[in-house]
Amino acid sequence: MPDGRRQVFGFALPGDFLGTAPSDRYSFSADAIDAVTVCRLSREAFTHFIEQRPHFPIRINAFAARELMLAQEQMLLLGRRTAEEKVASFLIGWRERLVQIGDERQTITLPMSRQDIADYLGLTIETVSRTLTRFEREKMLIIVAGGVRLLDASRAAAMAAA
Amino acid sequence: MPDGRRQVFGFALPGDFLGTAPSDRYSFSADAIDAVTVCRLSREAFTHFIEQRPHFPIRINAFAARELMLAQEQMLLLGRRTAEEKVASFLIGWRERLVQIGDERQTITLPMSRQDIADYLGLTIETVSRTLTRFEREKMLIIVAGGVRLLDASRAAAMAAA
DNA sequence: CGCAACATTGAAGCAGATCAAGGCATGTGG
DNA sequence: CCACATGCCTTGATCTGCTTCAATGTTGCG
Repeated sequence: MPDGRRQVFGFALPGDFLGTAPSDRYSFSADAIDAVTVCRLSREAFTHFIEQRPHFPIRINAFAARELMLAQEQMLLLGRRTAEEKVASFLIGWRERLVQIGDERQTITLPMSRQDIADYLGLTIETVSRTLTRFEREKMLIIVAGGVRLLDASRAAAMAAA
Repeated sequence: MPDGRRQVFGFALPGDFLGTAPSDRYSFSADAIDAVTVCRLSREAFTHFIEQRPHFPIRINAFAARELMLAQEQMLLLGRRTAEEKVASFLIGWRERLVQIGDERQTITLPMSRQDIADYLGLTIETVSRTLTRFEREKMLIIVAGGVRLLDASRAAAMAAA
């Protein structure tokens, strides 16, 4: 937003598909927080690509439905959850995605900054930091360089589900 | 949510398409707030319907992209806007949709309850009520039975855009 | 009328924001 | 290799916008 307020919609991992803004008057951008390799596709090329494959439409539809479902979960998160629930949700969700791409390490790596996390959760950087520190005090996790290590994953999951 | 917290994702108007939950473990429902006529379609029938029409995929894709864009705007609203901005945004957005379906009356009808509006904006019913009352005190609008009448639409639009 | 559902209003409380200092790495030039 | 800057992150104190709690008002309907 003009005044600096920002909403982060998501964090992409290898293999993810990022759709761009379909309208002109819509400001939406992607920033790299790490080294990135991308495969870029113009809208026309994408449309053409779809037309070539008769079986694709259903998969596209399923994909879109999934995206929309995630978006709705995020709306619930932003609108109705506490800071504690937001941070726990984020950690659990992010860990799940890391596992899906094959990162099974105990430590959850957090390559994004606290500011990025805050803007993703609709919080301030201070609240994110304080919440993580509290989780650490309560022995739910340990904050390490570049990430956190979950000690009590079930408690975190319970917070996230709530 | 189990504890009664609720997130309203949107208000449908005549002609709108409502996609349902693609997954099982996902609770999402639609409530009628008024007399309703629906055309219901099973997922299989829908898939079949798409397959019959070679030109549909592109339109589906465009539709999904639009939905996703709206969802992202809503995330920005929920995560980063004040109560005042939320209510103003809602009024302006709702009016725009009413106009699109041909309702050009000066009074913006609000068939949904304050609770519904609150759950849509991530606020409490009291905050919605107070904000509307304040708007009325500030001569931005008049609260009437079943809706509001905008007196200073440009001011409302400015708040919504912010 | 009298009840029930919804809306408004007021007072008090609190979760999270804001303001303000430090810490703690990493880098850089002398 | 040290002085110093820079970019996060953490921590503390204070503030405030929204929530919560508690009445009260309003509307519609059997």
